[in-house]
Amino acid sequence: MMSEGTVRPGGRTARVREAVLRAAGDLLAERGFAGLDLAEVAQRAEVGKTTVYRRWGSATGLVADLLVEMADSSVSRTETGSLLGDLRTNAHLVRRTLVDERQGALFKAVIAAATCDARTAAALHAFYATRVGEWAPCVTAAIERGEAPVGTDPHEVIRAVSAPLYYRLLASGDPLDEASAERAAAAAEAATRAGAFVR
Amino acid sequence: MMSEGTVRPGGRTARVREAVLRAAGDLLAERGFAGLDLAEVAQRAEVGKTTVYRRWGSATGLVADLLVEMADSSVSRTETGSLLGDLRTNAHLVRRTLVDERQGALFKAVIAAATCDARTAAALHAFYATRVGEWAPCVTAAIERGEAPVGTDPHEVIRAVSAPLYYRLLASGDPLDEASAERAAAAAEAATRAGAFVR
DNA sequence: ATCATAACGGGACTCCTGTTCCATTAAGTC
DNA sequence: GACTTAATGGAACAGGAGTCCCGTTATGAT
Repeated sequence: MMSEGTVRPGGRTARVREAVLRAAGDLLAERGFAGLDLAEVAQRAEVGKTTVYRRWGSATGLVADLLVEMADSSVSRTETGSLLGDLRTNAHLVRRTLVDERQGALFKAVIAAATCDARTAAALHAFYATRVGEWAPCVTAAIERGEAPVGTDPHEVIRAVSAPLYYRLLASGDPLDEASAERAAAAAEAATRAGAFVR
Repeated sequence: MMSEGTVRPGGRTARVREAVLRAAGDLLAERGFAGLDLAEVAQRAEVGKTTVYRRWGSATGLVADLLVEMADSSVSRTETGSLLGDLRTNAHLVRRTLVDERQGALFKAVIAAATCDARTAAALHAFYATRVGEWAPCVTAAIERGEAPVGTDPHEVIRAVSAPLYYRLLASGDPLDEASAERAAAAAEAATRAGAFVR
């Protein structure tokens, strides 16, 4: 994790952070969390090994900072006008991310790192809170349109779309094909209409 | 992973395997995958360090063998007579497992290990295929009773129950309270009735 | 009971991760 | 542009993970 009181954040410090996080992301995507060697990160980032150890301390610390960076980079979101349409868009977006060679491996690695360290876990949870929060409004709108019962928890609906896809990625290993994204969206929508997510 | 052609599996070899897997499980639950030190495993199992390295080779190899052991130990399953009842039983069983101090940490660690190694991932997938397969019959029975549409994929229904719970454990960090298990079962049942899991 | 050898155990050895020390570079200030 | 010092980089160092060698133990076969 970055130290809090950085006195000289400009110029070089920022460049070093960018280069190191980029190298760390590449390496995580290529070899997974167990294969994250800080010395190699330093070499790829063309930065002194000492710098990496001093600023981030450990592999989990580096991943935690990477997650802060990932949470900051927001993606734009479109509205289709129907709950099912929005959930399908979300499901396919998540699926494409997880299927992507680099992104999918990166997510796996980051989640693995979070299971090993409390701080990294906190950063991961914050990341997902941000992402889920970005999509929640489309459920709120659906409630207002009468497509979902009053009292439905918007966050729970969004999580319900992602959950089956992550389960496949991390646990069961079943293929993350387009049909799985369609089912995830359809199931979440059906459960929502049935009131399964009413608080 | 165990070497295939074991010529003398009896007596000592079996005792060593049992002691090592037990120690590995304990250590994984206590410190997570990143903290799995094979030398310490050997010490706790009162076994030579060389033996652990020779037979399992690496941390991921050890976890893979542990997963084989976990898949072999089956849990009995009761039938309540209704789809929702069976799914609720399943959801609460999974929740209790993941919330349990030792078991929950162990599952996290095992999943982390699987993201780092193809063989370990294969063992994990086999483990879940076994577990899901054990519960699928209750969905088949529900279809025969007319509680679910013909053509519903039983495996998909069972996975849909677990998925939100694992998502909370690994990604979002939201609490795994009893309400979350209820919602998981209710959502899966509603989606099933709506035909979201028809092939 | 005897034998061949699979499997284990201890200790030495190697290599690599992570730390420490100090010289060098450049950010921020005047 | 000169100055202070935060931040970086290189090199030497220490500690531990993983390997190798070879003697010892105990399994399974006769």
